[in-house]
Amino acid sequence: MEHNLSERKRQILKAVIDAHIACGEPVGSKLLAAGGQIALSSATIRNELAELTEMGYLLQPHTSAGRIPSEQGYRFYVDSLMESYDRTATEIRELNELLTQRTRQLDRIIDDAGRLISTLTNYPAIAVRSRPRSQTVRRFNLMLMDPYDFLLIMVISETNVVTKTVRSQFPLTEEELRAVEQVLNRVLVGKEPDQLTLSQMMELETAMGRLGSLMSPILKCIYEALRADNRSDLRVEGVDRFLEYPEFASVEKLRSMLEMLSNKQELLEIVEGAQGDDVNVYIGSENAADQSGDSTLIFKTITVDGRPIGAIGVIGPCRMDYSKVISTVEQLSRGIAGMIRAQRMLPDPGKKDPS
Amino acid sequence: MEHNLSERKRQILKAVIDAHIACGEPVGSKLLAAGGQIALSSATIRNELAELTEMGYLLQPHTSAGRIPSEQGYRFYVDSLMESYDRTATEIRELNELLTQRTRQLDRIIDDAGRLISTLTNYPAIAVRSRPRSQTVRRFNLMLMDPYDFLLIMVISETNVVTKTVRSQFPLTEEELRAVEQVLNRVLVGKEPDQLTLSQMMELETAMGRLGSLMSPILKCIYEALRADNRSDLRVEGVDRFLEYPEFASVEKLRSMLEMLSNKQELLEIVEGAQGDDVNVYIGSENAADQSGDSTLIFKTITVDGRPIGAIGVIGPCRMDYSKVISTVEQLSRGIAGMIRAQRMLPDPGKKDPS
DNA sequence: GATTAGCACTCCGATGGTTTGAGTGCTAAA
DNA sequence: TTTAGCACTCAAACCATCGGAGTGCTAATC
Repeated sequence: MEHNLSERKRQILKAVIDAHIACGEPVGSKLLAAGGQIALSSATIRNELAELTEMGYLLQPHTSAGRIPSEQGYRFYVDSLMESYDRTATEIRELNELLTQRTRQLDRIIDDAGRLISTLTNYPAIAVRSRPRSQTVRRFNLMLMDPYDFLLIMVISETNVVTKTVRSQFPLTEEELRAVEQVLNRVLVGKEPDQLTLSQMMELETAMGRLGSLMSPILKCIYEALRADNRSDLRVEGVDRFLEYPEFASVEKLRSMLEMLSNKQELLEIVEGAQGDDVNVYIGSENAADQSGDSTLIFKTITVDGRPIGAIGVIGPCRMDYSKVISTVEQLSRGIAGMIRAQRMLPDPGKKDPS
Repeated sequence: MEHNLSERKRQILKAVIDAHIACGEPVGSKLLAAGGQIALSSATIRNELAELTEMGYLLQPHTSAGRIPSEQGYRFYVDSLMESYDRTATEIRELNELLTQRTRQLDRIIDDAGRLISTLTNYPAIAVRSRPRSQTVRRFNLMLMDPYDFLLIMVISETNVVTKTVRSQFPLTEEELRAVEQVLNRVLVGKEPDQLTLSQMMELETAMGRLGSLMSPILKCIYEALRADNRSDLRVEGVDRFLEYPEFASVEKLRSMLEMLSNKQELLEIVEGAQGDDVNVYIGSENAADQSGDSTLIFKTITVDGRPIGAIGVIGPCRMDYSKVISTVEQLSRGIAGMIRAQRMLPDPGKKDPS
């Protein structure tokens, strides 16, 4: 970080950014002088502004306009200038209410969190549910429903159990099912789909004799349980909030925002690629998903027991209420993680689709 | 429907609407005369246009502009004038490819269908997953994981099995678990949450003696499995496609579209309220979700074995390529239903969230 | 030397008048 | 009944003007 900024420059820079964040307009020397924050004449402030512009912290849309923060300016603000956000009593209450209200719908909690954070911050929000990368079945359990159908229950982790219905072409007895169950538990427990070769599969099938034909649908189910559904999932909430910010009040800007948000793949890569337990802040062109460089992306991974289970965040103009958003994202993701941990509930990474 | 339209008027009306759908501009008499479709001079056409305007089928944005179809005009077009859409060979191939490609991800098929239909029609799409209204557990099954945790498996239907993890405060034996299982199967099978009174619950709890304290978390799980997750779910795909239509090229129009799409509750009500196995077409103000009356909503319920399991549809300008959209929605929803039926796979109406 | 008042300058954006052209309605001729 | 012709209308594009906010620079002041 550049620390060759005089205290006065820092003050002025902060005042400019605060004012710009608040009103969205370029801010001029007169406004700052009148604001009371800075006990200097507009002329002096002008000189400082000129220097800050020179140094790259501020931009001038055109000669006779005020200054707006540059990306570098925002960056410096976020890293060094910003004050921590004082949540109002009402906000704290709301946050808590919303966190506790949701206990019932834990499964959807990340989706809900997206909605929630969009409401709290008034920016469009993203909510990501991460899928675990690679896993194995810890235990198989079969359950006969009727002679032709049985339930294949796969315990993947304490908190992730996938159930599928398998249909047999001939009637099955309880004993036969137990036999299959045993084979599955003996051979397939702890195996990743990649580790299983064709020859092993064929072997398995012949070893089971008459029941061999069950193997193929079962393997398909296992594959699906472990793999196919492991796509991560990104949801966007509250796009319409873009409209509240004049910087997106042109169709062109809106287009680039909407296009960015529909490019879920890229967003996912960014979010899942980000490590660390901090709030990530990508300002302007730092946000690779947005070609236009006019938006800021803020998000935080939700981590439970060291495993990332998802992420929530916010997308808005570069002129974002950073301290509020950062603190909200931070608190909410912690809140969710804590809640999940406390209740020993992990959102289920795979839905069942019995087949 | 009004049938007091001369054949010539019908032709002209159709030509106007076709042209308007194609280009989006108001269409004038000259254009129609030049188009070759109609072998009349512009003056004659003008007279007919004036009459059609008088009758309410066409509108004039201002005195010296061409005509655009009114809602009544579109309605008449959809009901009587429109030709059925001839899908090109390429489109047919794509449709089939996409339908077969997806077999693996059946669980997500409706979400995928939304994306798909948005791509095919080039309009924003909605995808609804309906949740069954009320159901009961058909069978309980408990599975001991370790002395303190067991799996509560609830078979709700052949295709809907919900699994939750329950934690006990004291160690459990296999036999105790069997006992609980028996009680559950005897008392709670076939019971809707509404039918269960507090006194019955207390009775249950005391009847189980030492294991009574398990009842409360178990009941909570049951409630969640049957109820809490029964919300329907609506997804929107491809909002950015609005930008391709000049009628939404103003920020104001975009705002009203985005606001409509974020009001998922209302959309859901409309979609779930619509009965019948036909494609539903709500033109302009017929689409109650859109205050502005500038959009058309087209959707169709996906029905498998008489049960609606979801819906897919499209939202776009009133000037919509009705024949293409209607045929696409129709085909795709049938395709999906057929696929689900064929594979005996019903998307799971409830995800598990082990607790 | 730092700060401030004053002033000329720049440039965006709003305002308003003019022009252009597409499309109309009407009338008169075919 | 259809068509050609013409005067009329009105939105949209164009353009020139003007005001004002904000600047940079200079000279005066603390």
